[in-house]
Amino acid sequence: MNQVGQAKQLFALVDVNNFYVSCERVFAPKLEDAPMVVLSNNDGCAVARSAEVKALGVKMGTPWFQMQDLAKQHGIQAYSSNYTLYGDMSARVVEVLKKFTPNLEVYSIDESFLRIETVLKQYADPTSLGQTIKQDIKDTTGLPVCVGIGASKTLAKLANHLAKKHPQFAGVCDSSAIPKAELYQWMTETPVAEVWGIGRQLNKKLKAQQVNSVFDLLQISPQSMRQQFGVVVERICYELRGVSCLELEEVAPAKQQIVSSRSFGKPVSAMEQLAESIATHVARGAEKLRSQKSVTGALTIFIQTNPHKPFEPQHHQSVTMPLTDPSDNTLTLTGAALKGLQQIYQSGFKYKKAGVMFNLLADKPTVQQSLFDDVEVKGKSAHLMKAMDSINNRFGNGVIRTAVSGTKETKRDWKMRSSNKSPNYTTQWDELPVVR
DNA sequence: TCTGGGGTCCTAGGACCC
DNA sequence: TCTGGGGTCCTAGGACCC
Repeated sequence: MNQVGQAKQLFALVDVNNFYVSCERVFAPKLEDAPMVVLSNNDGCAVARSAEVKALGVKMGTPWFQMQDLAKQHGIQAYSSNYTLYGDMSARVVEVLKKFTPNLEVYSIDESFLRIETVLKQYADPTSLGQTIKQDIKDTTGLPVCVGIGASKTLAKLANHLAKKHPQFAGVCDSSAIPKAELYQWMTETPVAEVWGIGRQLNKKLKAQQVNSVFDLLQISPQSMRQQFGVVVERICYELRGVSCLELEEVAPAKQQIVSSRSFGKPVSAMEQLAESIATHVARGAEKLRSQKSVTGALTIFIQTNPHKPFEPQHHQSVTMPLTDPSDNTLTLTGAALKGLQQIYQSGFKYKKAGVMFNLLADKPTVQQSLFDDVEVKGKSAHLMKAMDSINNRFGNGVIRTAVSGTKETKRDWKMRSSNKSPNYTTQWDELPVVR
């Protein structure tokens, strides 16, 4: 029940339908209604499917080579992905949404959460606001969206799913306006795996306990879910009950890591080729570092064999090297990365993937030294010192002398310290909704 | 050296998301 | 033959300190 005089939080989730496919269609209208997919790097697998292809039962991530027969049979067209285009279209959608409310969280390239209770007075009801947003985006960008509305982010997500799946909602579903009995009916018909945050593993474990539908999960006490699965699932339970636990993140938090990695078209065994690939990823990563003005504290490189070939010898290995502000020195980074590669590389394996990861620092180091400078270690970060020791051991005396200076902590460290690790939700909301 | 509880730091790994 | 890339959060457990 809404409390009198106090507007309850209301979230809307605006999500573009089949985003990459819809972007391609905006610029090639003849593709409208054509069965089509957009493919990942190397044209490996389908990362977006049109409604027609989904109807054929093709799952997200299906390898293109596995759907050749189906493609011929139904005339499925495949497009290589064009992320520059998608990024541009995404920005246009966000611009439209900002006209409606400044309280907006850009959640992903094709999804945004909005807080709408503050702007409702100009509309007959939340649903008509949703319809207005939907039409505006269509008129401005050509993209089709669905809007889900609810008292929590999780309910807005669920409503969005209903809006996408069931035509009678006409693309906009307000879960807070559906009569209880009817909402429970929808929840009974919707598998629990559709709930935001319930992935494959949790789905399996819940099924084992006869929790099959969203409604089943709604009926379980959040406390018992916390005991079994931790705070994440507990939050989900509360959210389903309309108790908002996840706030809008209007300011995107600073990144904690930067990754650059790619699968190889063909497996790679030679050290020289891996080195070339690693060098490329270092350059890409360094470019990202500079463009977002981040400072890295450590560099991890990794190489992996093909996990889809379990009968071939497997080798997954990574090595992490602490660094001191080498953000603008790609040569230094590359040198360190290649030395690391020498340590983890083993001949005789068919490598399928290689990449580089940078851990970012929350603060600029107080002293900036190059990787090879011989300076006294006076930082307090034990893990960096430990990693440095192991590097020195492996590379022999004085080959790499890493400087660790000033006070440094990763963004993650800082977040852990400053956030409430284990929030306590009071039990006042534990009462079950009245059923039937 | 033994006893020991509580707190913090760190890492690895699992699970999830789009 | 051919199977994406880039992220986040949480937990358990060991090391270490007082």
